[in-house]
Amino acid sequence: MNSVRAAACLAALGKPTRLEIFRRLARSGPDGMTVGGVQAALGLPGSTLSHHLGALTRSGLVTQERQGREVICRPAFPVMNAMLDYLTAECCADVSDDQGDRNAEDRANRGATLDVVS
Amino acid sequence: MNSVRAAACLAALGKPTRLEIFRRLARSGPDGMTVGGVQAALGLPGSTLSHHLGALTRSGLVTQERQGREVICRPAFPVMNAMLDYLTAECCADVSDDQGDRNAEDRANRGATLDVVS
DNA sequence: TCGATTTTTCTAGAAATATAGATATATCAT
DNA sequence: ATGATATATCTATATTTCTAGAAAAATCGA
Repeated sequence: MNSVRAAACLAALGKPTRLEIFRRLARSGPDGMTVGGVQAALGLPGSTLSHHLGALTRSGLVTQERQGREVICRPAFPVMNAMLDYLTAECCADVSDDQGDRNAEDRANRGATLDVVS
Repeated sequence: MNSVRAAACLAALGKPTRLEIFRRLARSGPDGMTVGGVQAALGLPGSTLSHHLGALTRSGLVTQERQGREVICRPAFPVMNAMLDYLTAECCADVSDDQGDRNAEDRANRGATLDVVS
């Protein structure tokens, strides 16, 4: 993860509609949801939803897999986790001093939690 | 924190230029930096920088305090922390099941770490 | 093959955003 | 007061983004 990729992920989540879409996918767990399932849950026009899912997928935060005529969308927890790690490491404390990595424990804990889930 | 405010913070960080600005401020620690200091560090035109700092300030992620003719910019760690907590709680795991809040420990740990810093 | 279902692509208009030069404002030092 | 410094606002342009209807493409069942 670098600042450009992190910014791309942040931008992908930076609209209420897309944040809600990702939230739904996260709640759906590793099985994911079909595009139609998201559409039924949020009531968006198909073309609008496809546009937003495309943005999330291009950022890497969502993966899509075709199954027959449906498309399964899944949250990419490792990418989300990498973005949160980047923010925690680079944007959450004065990391220019010599007092050691005070975020290491946080990262390890969250990573472990997410690994179980994803 | 709610999804609309979280999306506003995410959008504020969702451009490489602004993420770099915030990263600089975070590294500056609680003392913050002047606008001119950020400008010297990143080499942006004044009007462009002012525009981006305004976006960060409106999102709540940065606070500004006038001191003489300079303006001190500081990262608002509690807001950043609230945004990370929101993402961890709402977008990082299947929170629809009954297995309890598996993210509580993460949130508590990161919060404690950041409280020391901010 | 034909019709239904699912999703994407095409298209267009509106709205928001990024960039940056020029100008204005506020403050300080002399 | 005057000039210098720091920052914000004004203005304009270019670009991106959002929204959604219409059409197309892919797949399935009969």
